[in-house]
Amino acid sequence: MRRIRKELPSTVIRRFTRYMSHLQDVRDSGTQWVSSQEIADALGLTSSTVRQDFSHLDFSGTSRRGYNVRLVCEVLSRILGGDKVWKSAVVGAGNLGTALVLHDEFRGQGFDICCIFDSDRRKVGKTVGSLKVQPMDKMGPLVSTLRVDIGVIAVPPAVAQSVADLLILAGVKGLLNLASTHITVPERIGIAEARIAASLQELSHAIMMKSSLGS
Amino acid sequence: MRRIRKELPSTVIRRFTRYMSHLQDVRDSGTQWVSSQEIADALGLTSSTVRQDFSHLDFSGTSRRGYNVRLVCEVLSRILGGDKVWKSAVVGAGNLGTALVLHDEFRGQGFDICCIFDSDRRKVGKTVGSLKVQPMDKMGPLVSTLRVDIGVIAVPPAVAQSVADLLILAGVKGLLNLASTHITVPERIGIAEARIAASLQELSHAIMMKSSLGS
DNA sequence: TAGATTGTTAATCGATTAACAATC
DNA sequence: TAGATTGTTAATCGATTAACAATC
Repeated sequence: MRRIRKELPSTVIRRFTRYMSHLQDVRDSGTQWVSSQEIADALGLTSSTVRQDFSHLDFSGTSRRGYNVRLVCEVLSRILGGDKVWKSAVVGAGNLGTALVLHDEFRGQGFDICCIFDSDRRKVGKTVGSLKVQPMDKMGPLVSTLRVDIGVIAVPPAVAQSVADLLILAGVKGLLNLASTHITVPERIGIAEARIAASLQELSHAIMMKSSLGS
Repeated sequence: MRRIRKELPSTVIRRFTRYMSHLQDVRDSGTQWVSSQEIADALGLTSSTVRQDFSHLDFSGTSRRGYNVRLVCEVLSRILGGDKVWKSAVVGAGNLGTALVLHDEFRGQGFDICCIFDSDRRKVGKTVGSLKVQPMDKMGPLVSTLRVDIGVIAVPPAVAQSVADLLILAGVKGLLNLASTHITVPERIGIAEARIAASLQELSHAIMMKSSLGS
């Protein structure tokens, strides 16, 4: 159980998630060795970037053969917390929050969603998968007593920051922000974002550029 | 209607989406002027970055007052395609695909989701919002005849690339990839990604780092 | 062995920040 | 006017790519 020596750039971490997803597929297809060039081709990178990224990790490749797929998967998984189970709470029982709770993939990846909250009286008490939607005033106490690690913010932008503050107060270690607004957190709290609306806007811009530059 | 002169770095475009979301809030709060420093503070950036980013845009600020909020919103909105309506098709009627169709926010932002497809016989014919789930073999024809602009990929990783290929063949101009796998597209096709599972892994890593570095 | 591929250093490229003259 | 803030240039910082000796 080796400790990570230095903080890794977030660009590298982001690629780690992509390597992992790809290499799990490669592994499941029965392939045992893969070269940096093959990985690069599959993911639209250069082999240099792949080797540079892997140099941050705790293993070596083999000349003329490349990397042991199974080994890389293990190391990447560990660095991305694949061996941990994070208790998670979803705040906001709208379409997105509900979808997350119902989505099994996350549980399989070590995210144990154990409660969901909403401020809307009409939603409180409803069943989502195996959970009952809880009222907001239960959030602080429940998150504290269950020792929830991760808060998932799936509420309207206007209340995202205050929900974040309450979750942090209740003791979560990190937040996943799905709201389209920026959330400020203390240094000690982890944060990641996944904003579909923003991605759609980026796409919209990309399409306009392509068609205006188009041959 | 001014044309954009040069391709903008994707880092800048990504921040544009954040400026826009923030400045819309500021505008709706009734504030008329905002300085680069205020924007930077709200979004965790430096004022230098904000001014540098805005220098790519088609307007000027005013000494001693800053930027006209309403004007910046308009310019940003246009550059992100806010004045366009994109016909969109969702592929995959699982939790996530269904949530997208039901989510009104996207329609309000100019994304007109006009059809949803799934390969699962049991899901075909079901109603999602105002749409009926269509079988996969209708996808090509429907996307073509409706002249769908954007394909949203909300299918399992294993079939994501082949769905992408079919959508491109049917004439979409861009793809939003929600699957955890990499998708390769021709140069002329726009692509954006929003991968919640990857964000969760990044968060997981961040939390581990914070706690191991912890005071 | 010959040749392919790693690991790593150095070079390049791009993005962020600092600094400051211009301006209102 | 004095002073705050922009717009832009130059400096710094960081990330990607190229190159190549080491290695199997």
